[in-house]
Amino acid sequence: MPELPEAETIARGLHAVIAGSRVERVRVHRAEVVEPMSASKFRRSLTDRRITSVGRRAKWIVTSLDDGNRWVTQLRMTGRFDWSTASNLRARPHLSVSVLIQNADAAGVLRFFDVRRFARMWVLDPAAWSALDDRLGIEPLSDEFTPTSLASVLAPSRAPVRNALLDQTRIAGIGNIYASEACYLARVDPRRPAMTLERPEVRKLHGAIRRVLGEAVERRGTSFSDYRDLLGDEGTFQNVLEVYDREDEICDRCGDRIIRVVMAGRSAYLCPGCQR
DNA sequence: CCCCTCACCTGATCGC
DNA sequence: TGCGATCAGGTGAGGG
Repeated sequence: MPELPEAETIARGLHAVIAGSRVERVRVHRAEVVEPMSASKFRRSLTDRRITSVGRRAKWIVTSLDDGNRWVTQLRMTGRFDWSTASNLRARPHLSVSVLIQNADAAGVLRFFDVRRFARMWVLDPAAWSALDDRLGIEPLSDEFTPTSLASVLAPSRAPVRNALLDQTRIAGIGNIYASEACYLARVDPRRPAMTLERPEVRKLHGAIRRVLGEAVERRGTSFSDYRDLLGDEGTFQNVLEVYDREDEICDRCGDRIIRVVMAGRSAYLCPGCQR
């Protein structure tokens, strides 16, 4: 489900409610979510730890613990956190993990649900975290992401631009929605081999990626189906999508009809009238 | 090495 | 109403 903006929204929400708190109790309801860790090791690693901060890397939620380890979560398609301070929680299906959090004033329960069971959650020591971090590409909202750095990851690739943008080892955090939206904004046909983009096109694509992701963060993500934030609220970027999930609708820019094409087994959307 | 396809799961939706 | 096919925000393994 979530790409960078959704993960960022969740991470910020988590930071606001659990940073500085202590983990009182951990329950693993579905052991597969922590594999290949054992449920008991996961519980031991987290219980009694103080949470120093919550952030994001690529599409991962990264929670730093007071012993130097990191509690990391990959939401995949349908992973979802839910925060509640209510004393009696309503039971819901697909519960994977629940964590009782205690801070100075109050306690709350952080629950993690995952319908499709693709999500993963681990506690990693610094070496394991570093190995994971190293595999991931550049953060597109960081200062290091420039037209030049984008050019350097696209230039060696024969793959279509859209597929290159989805490759997390090149650029971290772009998923299916924002790959289509960024190509549209840059007027670039997503089927073009990445290496064929001219320098001005790379510059436009760089700007488009920044703008699309930045606005999506401001709008707290895209909820076209499952995605909700920590408190169950929807994002609003679905209201301003230009091409994604808009097959046969009219392009706002040129009036042509938006098409859906399948690339690397997944839908991509574009306007054949104004993307070249 | 690069890139694509498939598998992993459940649930919603659509056409017949 | 039921039933099968298709699709969904991700990504790692395996193979051409």
